Parts: sequence; C-alpha cells; structure tokens
Amino acid sequence: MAEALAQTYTRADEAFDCLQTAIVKGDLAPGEKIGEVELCSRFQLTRGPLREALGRLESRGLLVRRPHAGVKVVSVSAEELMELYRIRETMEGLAARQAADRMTDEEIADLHATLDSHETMIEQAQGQAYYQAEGDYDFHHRIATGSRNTKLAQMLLGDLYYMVRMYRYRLSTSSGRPHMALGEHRRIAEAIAQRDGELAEFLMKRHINAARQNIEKKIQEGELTI
Amino acid sequence: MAEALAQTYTRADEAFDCLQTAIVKGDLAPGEKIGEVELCSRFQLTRGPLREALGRLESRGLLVRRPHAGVKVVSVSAEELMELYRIRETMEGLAARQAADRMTDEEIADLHATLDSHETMIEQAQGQAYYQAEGDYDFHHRIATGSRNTKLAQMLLGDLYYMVRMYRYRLSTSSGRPHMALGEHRRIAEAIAQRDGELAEFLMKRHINAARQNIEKKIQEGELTI
DNA sequence: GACCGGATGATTGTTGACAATAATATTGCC
DNA sequence: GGCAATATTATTGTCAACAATCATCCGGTC
Repeated sequence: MAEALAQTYTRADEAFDCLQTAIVKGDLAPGEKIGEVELCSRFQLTRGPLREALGRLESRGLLVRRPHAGVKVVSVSAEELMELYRIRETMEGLAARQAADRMTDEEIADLHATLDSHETMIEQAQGQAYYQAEGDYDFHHRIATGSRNTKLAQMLLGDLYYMVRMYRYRLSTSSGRPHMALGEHRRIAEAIAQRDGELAEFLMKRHINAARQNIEKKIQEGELTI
Repeated sequence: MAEALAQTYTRADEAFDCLQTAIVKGDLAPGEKIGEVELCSRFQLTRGPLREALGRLESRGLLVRRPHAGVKVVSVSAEELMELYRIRETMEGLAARQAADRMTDEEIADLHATLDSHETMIEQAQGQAYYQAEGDYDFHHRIATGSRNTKLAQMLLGDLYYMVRMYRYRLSTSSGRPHMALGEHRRIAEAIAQRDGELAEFLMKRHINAARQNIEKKIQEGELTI
C-alpha cells in the first residue's frame, strides 16, 4: 500500500515489506529458525537493509532475534491469539467511539460505499475468503484512521492487524460469518452516521467478541490447528 | 533494567537505550532535526548500530526519519497527549481486569508492598517528583505484566509508557496528585486482591482519566507548555 | 525584483570485509 | 560408555569506504 506522499522507497522498506508479507502468508513458518545469509539469498537482498528490516519486525513483535543464534518467526499459541482479540475489542471500541465524533460526512459516505462493495463481492463470487482477507480489514482500517487518534491508528494498523492477519490467512473461509459480519458492520456504520459514539463502541466490541468466539469454537472443534 | 537472562548486550541495544533516555529526558528536544554523524559523535557510537537503533525508535513512534533528510524527534501536541491517555485508559483497564483474574497471590503481595514503599517515599522526602517519574510506572508496570497478556504488556510497556514519560518528565511535580494517586492505586490493588476484575477495570479507567484531566487543566491554566 | 533552473555540497543509503561471539563437534578423561 | 573441557566452525555484530539522493545556494532570465 503506497502512502500518498511519494517517498523514496529504500531497500530497507522493500526488505521490510517482503518479510512482512512472507510472515503473514506463512512462507516463513512460525517457529522456523533461519539465518541472515539465507534470508538474503532468498529475497535477493543485502545484509544491511535486511538487518534494519529485521530490527523493525522484531520491535513489532513479528519475530524474535537472539544474538548469534538467528531469527525466529514468532509462534502464537491459541490463547495468545484470543488475547489479541481481547486487545482489539477494547481498542477498536475506542476507535469506533471516537470515529463517531470525528469522521467527516464524506468519510462516512465512503464507509457506506465500502460496505456496499463488500456486499456485492460476497454475493457475486461467494468470495468469502477475499472478504475476510481484505475487505474486513478495509472496514476496520477506515474506522481506525477515522478516529483521528494517530497513535491508536498506528498501534492498530501497525502492530495488531499484521499479527491477526497472519493467523487468519490460513483459515480464510469461516463459513457463515461473512454475512453476519457484514450486518454487524452495517449497524456500526449506522451508529457512526448518527454520531452515536457509545452505541458504535458497544457494537464494535460485540462484533469483535463474536469473531473471537467464532474462532475459539473452531479451535475447540479441531477445525483449526495452530 | 536488566532482563533476567543475561543476554549479550550489543552496541545496538546500547544505542537504543542511550537515545531513548535522551529523548525521554529531553536532551534531544522534540522537533529537533539532527544528523546521524552528529548523533554518533555525541553518543560515542558508530553509524551501524546507531542506524539500527534509529529504525527501532522510528517503529516505536519516538522519532520520524525521512530518507536523505535526517531524523527528527516527534513533537506531540497537547491533543495527542490527551489521546495517549485515552488509549491508556482502555488498555490499562483491560490489563487491570485480566490481572485480577490472573495475578498470583505472591504478585499481589508484592503489589501491596510496592505501594507501601511508595507511601514512605512520598512522606519522607516529599519526593513527589520521584514518585511520578518512577514509582507510578512501577505500579502500572506490575499490573501490565500481571495481566499475563504478552502483547498487551508489550504495547503498554514498549510503546505507550515511553511516550507518556517523555512529556511527564518536565512537569515532574503535579502538586496534590501523588497522594490522590496513591489512594487510587490502593483501591485498585484491593479490587485485584478480591479478584474483582470488573471493579479493578472501572477503578483503573477512572484513575487514568483523573490523571488526564489533571494534566488537561494544567495545560489550560498555562502552567504547562507543550 | 522575483522566479526558475542547474551545479554544488552535505547527508543518508548501501555495500563488502573484518571481528567477536555462541553453538557445535571432537577429543580426552573418568 | 558417559561426561566434560576444549577446539572448531558458522553465524551474527561491527566497521569504514563508496554511491546515491536530496537540500541548498547561486546565477540567469523573465
């Protein structure tokens, strides 16, 4: 995702993006220990930028790095994944509340338009997987930025989402949820449109809580191995 | 703060700590633009480790770095500082709730002991400044780790606190608050001891909200310039 | 006199070689 | 045969030189 201002795209940024998507997509398996030189040859990079990228990834919690012992992709347990959702619940609730106060009318219109496109997307191609992978985060993305809370958006978009995405990528289709989720999104958007911050917060928290329970159930049923 | 396991303390870590404390203490003024070579000579470092530290600091949001244009310490506006407190409110509320369920009895005993030492500290030397700068965070630190929520603790301790500390450092003494704050801490600790998560969450949110309002008032009265 | 274009200078980004450290394998001893 | 201490090796951490990029300054032109 290219930021609006056309900054110089340095090798370190490239390395960072490469590794990040590789981790999210699972090309670098969790728990896998891997050396720097191997990473260099695999991603056609030199060690300088790579190391800088590794440092950034480490401070974001996507990998751990022990001196003289290589880097290792973090492996998140089922409980930790649930904890991630609990954090999301409170933080996105806050984001929704602030967004209700601060989003412009245009942004709210865009939000509704986004949901319309999601609806057709789901119907057309039964594109449940796509909806989960991209569309869902599109919605949450807009609310995070709409909160006008720089640090909150940064933490949500920069830290949490990549982590959650990493574990959502493999389960992709979660059966009935997309339709449910869309309805929940709609209601949140309505609350924001009515500038009802409290309601928006409540609905958002319930929405994420439902998603968490859905995953929890699947894990317990053994449909989903972590 | 030396972590339990005696890891090799690399130059990059050193650079990171140096710069971090320099930013927090205000030796590197917010908004100040500064070159890499000057930073090297000032902190007796070489550019390699320095750059790695800069990358980490950047992803933590303590400084911004435009390619070929130098690094700049972030300058947080009064509103942004308030937003930080709003984030803390929800996140630490969650931490307190989880801590009430998950802290061991020993940890709770330690928590009370910590508060006792804070009390004597405040009385003895009228050490309000010290209490604010270190002691307060000691308490919050314990609750964050007591939540047993790795990511939550990481975000609180790694990202938010340094940012808040940076702006708390200069106001240091906030008159009557230390005694008030201690009382609030006490009540939170009691709620945790009684394993009353809901109450702990409520009290923690109110505690941080009070701190926020206190700062907000000072800013409006012109006692505090940001 | 103001604005635009190009040259200069400084600063950052990148690279490859070197040194230090820790993990591993080997050898000797119990 | 098992354990421990040592030597080796591979990996990471560090460094200094090089190249690319941007900001600034100067001169010319409108």
